[in-house]
Amino acid sequence: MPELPEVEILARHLRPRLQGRRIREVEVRRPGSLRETDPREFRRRLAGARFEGLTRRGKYLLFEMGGPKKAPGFRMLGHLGMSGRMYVEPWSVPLAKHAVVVLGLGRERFVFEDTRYFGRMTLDPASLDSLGPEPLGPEFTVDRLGLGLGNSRQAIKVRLMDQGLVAGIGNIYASEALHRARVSPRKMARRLTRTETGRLHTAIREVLAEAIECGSTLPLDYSGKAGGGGLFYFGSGEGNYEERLRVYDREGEPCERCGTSIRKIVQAARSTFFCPACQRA
DNA sequence: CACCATGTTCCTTG
DNA sequence: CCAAGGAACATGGT
Repeated sequence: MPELPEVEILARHLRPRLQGRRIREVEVRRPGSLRETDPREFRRRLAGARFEGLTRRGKYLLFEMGGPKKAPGFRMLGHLGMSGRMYVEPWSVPLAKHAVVVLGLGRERFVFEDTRYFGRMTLDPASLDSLGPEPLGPEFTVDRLGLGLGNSRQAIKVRLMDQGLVAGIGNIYASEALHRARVSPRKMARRLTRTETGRLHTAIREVLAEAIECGSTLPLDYSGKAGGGGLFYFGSGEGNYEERLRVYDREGEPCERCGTSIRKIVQAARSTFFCPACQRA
């Protein structure tokens, strides 16, 4: 479930579980899931390294690694793609079919599982360079957003998913933010008024912040049900995830604000959901 | 069988 | 130069 809020929640859960732990084994089960990094190089650098910190940038996870002995530290990037998951589990659990990278941590292991193989791990931080500001950070101001929309003729919904404008918004939260801001997804980016840009700026922050808050206060499948304490999975499963979304995947359902039927359209080959009454063109 | 899916990147076309 | 569209990556659910 990877847009900014889901990645943030994952980072918060993994952080204490990885903090200070040393990597004893490195298994790359699918080399194609390492981008710009040769599997041998990946294994060489990670073996013996220690997890020292974990942060998030856009939809990327940034692992701060300490080298073994006096080797210099380095950063490792993770991206979940469409279907990636990361978790720490005991060795006794059967390994997931699509486990792509497995890092031995002693009595437990870190698993990067990715059924659709769109996710990546890499030691090359280059992909961070093209990211725009963090939507919840101080650099993301109304002016900055206005500047980013600038002279673009792209539909605002499509523009919002450009990670260079602001980092971390994907297909779901683009629709959600626009609905909250009462801006039509089809409106040309440059046509947004100052007022609309202001509302959108606020809506983006609220939608993302609420999603993080919602997710982080709910149990995230910290499952002891298999009788083996400590099995940790990241995933919705509870169903609460969709329930808080106002328009996404709600075609035909009444808009919570005005009762009008939610519409679905396709933009840049992705589904967009909106209320044709609240969000007039 | 067809179609759909939370993402990114590359390529072609206009 | 930009924008738009499509394909690719690969699997699984409905």
